[in-house]
Amino acid sequence: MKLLNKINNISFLKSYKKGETIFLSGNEAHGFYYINSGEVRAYKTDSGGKEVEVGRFYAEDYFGEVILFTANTFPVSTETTKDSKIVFIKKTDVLELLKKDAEVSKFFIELLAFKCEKLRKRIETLTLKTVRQRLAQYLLARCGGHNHCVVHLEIKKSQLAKQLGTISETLSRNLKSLQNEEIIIVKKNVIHIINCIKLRQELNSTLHK
Amino acid sequence: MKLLNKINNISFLKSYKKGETIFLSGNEAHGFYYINSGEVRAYKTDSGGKEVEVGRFYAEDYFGEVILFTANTFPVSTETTKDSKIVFIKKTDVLELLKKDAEVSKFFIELLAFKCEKLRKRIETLTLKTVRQRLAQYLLARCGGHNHCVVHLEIKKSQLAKQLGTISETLSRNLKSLQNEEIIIVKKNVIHIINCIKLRQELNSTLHK
DNA sequence: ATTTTGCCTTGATTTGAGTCAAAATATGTG
DNA sequence: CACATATTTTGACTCAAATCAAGGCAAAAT
Repeated sequence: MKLLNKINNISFLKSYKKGETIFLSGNEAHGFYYINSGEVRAYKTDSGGKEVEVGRFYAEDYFGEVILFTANTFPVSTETTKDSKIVFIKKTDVLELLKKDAEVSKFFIELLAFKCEKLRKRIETLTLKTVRQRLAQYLLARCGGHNHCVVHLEIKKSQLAKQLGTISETLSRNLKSLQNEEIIIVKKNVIHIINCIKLRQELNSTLHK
Repeated sequence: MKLLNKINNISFLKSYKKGETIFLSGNEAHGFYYINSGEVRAYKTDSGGKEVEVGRFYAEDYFGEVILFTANTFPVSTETTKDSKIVFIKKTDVLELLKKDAEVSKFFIELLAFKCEKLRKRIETLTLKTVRQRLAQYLLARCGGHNHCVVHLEIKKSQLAKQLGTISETLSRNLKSLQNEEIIIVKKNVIHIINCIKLRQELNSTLHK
């Protein structure tokens, strides 16, 4: 979703290096963010030190907007996974604008509804699929469904593992078994999908929880 | 969240028996719902027949409101898990009201933000915890954290299993092991928590994914 | 050219949890 | 009450995936 023009006037652009923390869970929330370019991951760390990836955001995505209307502190932590240019939008300014302008209200309603959908889909992904299926889903989403297509992994495999809610060892094994079954061919960071039909069948297989 | 008065005029009350389907995934969405009394579960069925519980709603909850602003069909299915009185609110009427009334906009923004938070929490629950931990979380949320407290299960254990994202056998075994470790005592549908501290430690244990 | 570092893969092992089947218990109905 | 039906528990088994521990490999640094 493009950055709303009316918000443009009350926003500040900042550049981040890859791996920089934008905010931590529990930090006071003075505003929210919009990604011009780059990539951001949202995660939460438990007291045992383990972390869950809650979501991932790309160019033209907003994040942190929920805090405008609910809590005053961020419920998750975020960090860049690439060099990024990110817009900060101050909370008080937006709330001011909201009161006056119906168009801004409409914008936020759509934004929040869209986010709900995104979260709901993530719940489905996380609960309905094995790692193998989540991987299949990830690959299919990126090859458009054509046979003999090529997927370039733009991120490290360990990062991909986190996105899929698993660890790198398990991802590695799953990539290998798909290769052994002649469904894909893995060459470093490039994955050739040579049997798209079979890969799609994986998604519908009942052989899982 | 209470039913907004302004919406009251454009809504219709209907009674449902326990176990009735309200709508199915893919059904055209002409409106959304508010629960006066009872309980509703939202779930999705995959092509293999397996289902995931996406959420559960209680008195004073809204559900299906996301479709006002995104898709025209419901992304999930819903059914009552108790006898329920549910209000239906027609989509076109609300959209009409939204244009005219800033207060209604504000209401929906808060509603959607609240739903985002709910969904995010569910993602955390589903990914960060083992069944044992999810069960511990469920029990702790209901005992308020006091020692020697009692939790009355208002629902069937098989229903609880679904809420926790597992099956009744696994729930049964987990209840038993917590009992063997003298953390809880299970008497039919009543669970006595006799070691609240230990139960809380379960949530922070690193001995899991 | 060699060492270091980061990332990925492989192997062995363990474990949590789902499946299937059967038994036990609870609930409801005439 | 006795029968029938639902629900829960238990046991044996299987499996996906996490953990632990080595190795391998390639790019960067020395």
